[in-house]
Amino acid sequence: MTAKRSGARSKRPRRTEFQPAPEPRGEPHLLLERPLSLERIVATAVELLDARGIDGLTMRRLADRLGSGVMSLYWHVDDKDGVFDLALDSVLEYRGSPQMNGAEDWRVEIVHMLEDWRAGMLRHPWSVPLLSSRALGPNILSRLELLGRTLSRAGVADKDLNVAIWSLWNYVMGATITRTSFDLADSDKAATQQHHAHPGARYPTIQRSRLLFDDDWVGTFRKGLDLLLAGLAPGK
Amino acid sequence: MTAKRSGARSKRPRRTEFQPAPEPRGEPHLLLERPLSLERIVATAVELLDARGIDGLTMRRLADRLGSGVMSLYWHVDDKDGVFDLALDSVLEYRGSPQMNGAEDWRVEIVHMLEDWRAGMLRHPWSVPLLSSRALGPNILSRLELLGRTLSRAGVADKDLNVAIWSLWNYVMGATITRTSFDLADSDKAATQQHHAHPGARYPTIQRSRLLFDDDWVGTFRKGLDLLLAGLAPGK
DNA sequence: ACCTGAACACCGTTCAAGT
DNA sequence: ACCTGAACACCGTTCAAGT
Repeated sequence: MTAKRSGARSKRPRRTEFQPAPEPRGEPHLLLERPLSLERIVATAVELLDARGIDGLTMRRLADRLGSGVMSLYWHVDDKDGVFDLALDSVLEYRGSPQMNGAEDWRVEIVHMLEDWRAGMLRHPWSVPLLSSRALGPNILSRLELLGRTLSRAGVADKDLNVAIWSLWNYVMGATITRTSFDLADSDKAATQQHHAHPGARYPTIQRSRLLFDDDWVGTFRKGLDLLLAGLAPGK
Repeated sequence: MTAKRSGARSKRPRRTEFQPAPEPRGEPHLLLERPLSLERIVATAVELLDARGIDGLTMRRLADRLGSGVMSLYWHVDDKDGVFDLALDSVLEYRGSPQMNGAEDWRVEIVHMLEDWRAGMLRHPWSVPLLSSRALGPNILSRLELLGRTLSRAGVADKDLNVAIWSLWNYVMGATITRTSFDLADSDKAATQQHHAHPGARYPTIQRSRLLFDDDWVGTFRKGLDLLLAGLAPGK
């Protein structure tokens, strides 16, 4: 409802599709020069998002950085929403060890994939809220595909496959969400702890366990993941 | 970075704190009449968000619905961000069976809490992206507290408590995210399936398992949850 | 095929002021 | 203590036009 999809083909043939896009001219990846292109736009959008967050991305600002007029962008792109979709997907590409070594423990393989997925999102924290309000781009689908394939090869029965995929996926998404909302909240996390610390403590259990101060993100992440993997394990 | 927190006390004593707020005049809950109040503002913001999504909430639109000038809002509220924070937290309150029956199976208790949590978010889908970009309000903290207390009472050792809480929490958050992004994506989900269906199918595993068409959300949710709970179980 | 500026209908928020 | 309008510095996008 909120997110306008770019699905509805518009009259003009905008180069909005997720595709390799023909290598332009001579120099391969010099993003800094003149002619506007989908790649330059997307790359610059990512820069802007990294630098100033979701609200920092503005069509005018984007055009400025690119040295073009605002309206030029609209030839390459449908929408501001289109820019978001493209930027999001571009940042979520999986450049994994190509197939790992095959023979390796599937558990290692999966943990690696999921940690990379999590790390990718954390590198661009704006991706997390975007992810929860837009459709899945091709890079996300690829990751799901790879996850499914690996689980399947590891012996998970077809009838259990969806639960397995979603459980792991959901866990990673949730862990990442939790992590990012903590990053933004560091200051009033402290406030919460102090404010309600003494007498009528409102959150005694949480305070006792120092839940909000448990900084061992990767450790906690791994432990929960192991729990899940243990449940999913086919052989043992 | 994106979210300005309302933490920094401003000069004027805005009634922005999360508090019961003194019952105003005679009629208790008739939200429709004249005088502006934090409660009316928040309730109307929620209406607006439900009706028109995140981008639909506008200070001017909000003021319109309330029959006041835009700037009047700013006496009660710091910011537009403040409105978001308040609306979010207000929608996440836990009205659970008050303590359940105590004697009951802790598993039932926890599943109930988590399903309620998930349902609450799904009732107001805009809450999900907001949740991933703002700090935790008191109602969220209360839910974490309750979850922790229940697990603790069920026999989870203190040293395992944080992992237990976060695993469950993350799982629920992730499941909800996944669910909402599918709701928005129904159309091009179909497109994906068809578009790449035949020859060079890009996502064979996903297609074989019909992952994107697995509509049994509650079933899948429960199964993954059971997996986790099995891993966390103290006694058995 | 690609880019542009002017114009429109919106935004959030400051400020100085009213009661 | 509560509410207001005018004004400012922005937005995204349509349109008609240029090359």
